This record gives sequence, C-alpha cells and structure tokens, in this order.
Amino acid sequence: MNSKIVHLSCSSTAISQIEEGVAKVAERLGMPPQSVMDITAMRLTQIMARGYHDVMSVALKEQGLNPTSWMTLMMFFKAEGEPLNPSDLATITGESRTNMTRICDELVAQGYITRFPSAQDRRRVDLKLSDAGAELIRRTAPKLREHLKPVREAITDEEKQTLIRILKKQLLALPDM
Amino acid sequence: MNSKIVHLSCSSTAISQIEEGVAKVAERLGMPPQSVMDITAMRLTQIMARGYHDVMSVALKEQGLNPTSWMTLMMFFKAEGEPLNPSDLATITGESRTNMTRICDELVAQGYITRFPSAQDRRRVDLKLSDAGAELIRRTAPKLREHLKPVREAITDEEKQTLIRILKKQLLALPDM
DNA sequence: CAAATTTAGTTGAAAACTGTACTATTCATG
DNA sequence: CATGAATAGTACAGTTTTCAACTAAATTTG
Repeated sequence: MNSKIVHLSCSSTAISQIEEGVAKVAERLGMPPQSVMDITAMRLTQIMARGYHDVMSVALKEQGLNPTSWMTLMMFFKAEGEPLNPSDLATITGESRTNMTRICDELVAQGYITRFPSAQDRRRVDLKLSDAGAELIRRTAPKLREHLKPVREAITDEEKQTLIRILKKQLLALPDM
Repeated sequence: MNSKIVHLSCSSTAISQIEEGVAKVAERLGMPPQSVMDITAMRLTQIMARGYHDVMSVALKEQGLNPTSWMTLMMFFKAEGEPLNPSDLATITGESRTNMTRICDELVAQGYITRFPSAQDRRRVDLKLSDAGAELIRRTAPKLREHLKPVREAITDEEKQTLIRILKKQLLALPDM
C-alpha cells in the first residue's frame, strides 16, 4: 500500500521512508554503510532548513517581507545606526551582491531603510535602518518567535547546545568556493 | 576594525559574528536569553543546508543536473523500476507539483527517465529511470561523495547519530501547512 | 603618476521555483 | 447511475534568485 504523505515532508512516516530509501540506495550503489548516516544527516538538515524557511515565509508575508529581507533588516538592527553597504550585507547573509541590491531596493521602497552615497568612497552606497524599519522589527520579531514556538519546544536546551556545536564543526569543514 | 569575511559564511569569524549578532539583537529586542540558542541553531541549520546545496550544485553542474533533479533521480533509483508519478515525487521531495512536472520534462529531455501514460489511471503519467539514467547515477554518486568528504569527516559517527536524532525531533514539530 | 587591476554597485536576461487556473479523469454519494 | 467533489497533470503568469556584462571609482604597480 502506498501510504500518503502530508504536504511538508516531516511526518514520522516520511522520515522513515527517507532513512529506508537512503539505506537501500547506498547499498545498491556499493557505498560504505556509514554513508547512510552522512546522507540522512544531509537530507534532514535540508528539510529542516526548508521548514524554517516556510514557517518564516508565512509569518513574514503579512508584513510584505520574505526571509531574506528579514535577515537583511536584522543586520541593520544589529549595526545600531552604523551604515552598511550592499556588499557587506551580501557577504554576511550569503546572498549574491546582485540579489542584495534588489532586496535593498525593495526595503528602500518600503521605507524601512534609507540609501545615500558614501562620503569616503564614492563607489559605495550607505544604507541605514529607518525609524519605520526599527518599528517593523520590534513589531514582527515576537510574531516570528510565536510561529517558531513548536520547533523551539521540541528539543531541550542541552540538545540545542549540542546541535549548535555539531553544526559549527560541519560548517567550518565546508569547502569555500 | 571591520574584519573581512570570505564568500561562503562559514569561517570561524563569521560564525562568531552570527552568535554575537544574535545575542545583541535578542537582548535589544527584549527576548528571553534562551532565544539566542534557538535563533543560532536556526541560522546555522540554514547556512549548513545552503552549504550542502552549493557543494552539490558544483558537483552536479558538470552532469547538467541540479540538486533537485538529482534528488528526483534518486527517487527513481530507489523505486527499482517501479513507475513513479509526478505527484508522488512532488510530495516525497517537497517540491511543488508544478516544479516536478518541469523537472521531469527536463530529465525526459536529457534521456534519463521515460514517460508514458498509466494503464490503470488515465489521469496519471508513469515515469521510469532509463538505462542512461541509472548509468548516470552510478557514475555521479561517487563524485558527489568525494565533494562532500570534508563535511563527512568533520564530525564523528556518534555526532552524526546525535545530529540525526535531534533533527528528527525538530522536524516532527514543524507545523504542517 | 599612468596604465592595469580590483572593487562597488547596478542592470538586463535567464534560470528556478511558486501559485493560480484549467482540463481530463476518477471517486464518492445520494 | 448521475452528479458533485477530489485528484493528476500541466500551462501560464509572477516571484525570486542567479549569471554575465557593464560603469564608475579606487587601488596597485611598473
């Protein structure tokens, strides 16, 4: 019987299916048994990231934002009035410079950040959070937190620490490109 | 001094900056101290997923594939000749049905899968892996594994188990939408 | 210090993905 | 068994992101 799966592939049946599938494929491809863990970890990480993304998207849509523009706004909030340039933002967020230009265009158009030419370097553009932007952040952050509540409560503080520690080790091993 | 960051945000300075930034923002927004862990875990998960994606993309590009089409091919490989339908693939991979149609179009055009109407249900389309597709998988899998080697070797088997266990708990908590 | 190189930002075209709407078919139920 | 609801697939339009090419300014270097 072909058991049905709910939309977001995060039911326990869906997860079991992934594990079975990975094990089967790894064996047929003659991969070492440990590779099952590697691939499973990768898949689950990707699915979790997608889950975060989707939850955030839903929560942010009503504010006219998406996860990327939100993260960009947070960079400004962190900067505490210090101006940021598009390329800084691009490297920090991991977005392309091209995309960052667009996102900033949008945020400027929405009135959440202001843009003016840099005094020091005339190639550069200085961007700052507007009052409206800061207000938006203060208003939206609690809503996001609320949406993420189930995920937050699914694991213990100790598990969170462990997760962070393991992810850091993996991240440092990523080949830079 | 404003320290420069390498392209993919996975240097140890970049990670520290994320942690500092999260802590600072959380405090200024009056969020509880634990939320720093929550947000950090989320960010690192997302960055890791992006890292996987980028590594896969590079490795797959030379075969004319992308991470999504690769995952789709793997579903067929797992199915062992059993025909699959676009909507099955969509639910399993988490892609939209629309997108899956397009991906399958592409894979058919590349000759890696074959498409023919289902005998049982005339609404359906049956898709199967072609010999060329199976050959492509056998040829590509080891290359992918090679590209992911640094990540695989960054953590112990025990840590992998732990990572998987924690991610599973979180995944099950994701609100379905 | 002039020429070559690099960097910042942007633009337009292309690619990847999503959302809506539609047709054809099957399933459910009165 | 006829009719309404649900499902499979896809086309089309819109969004988001990337790629390639370009301008302008700064930096390097011969």
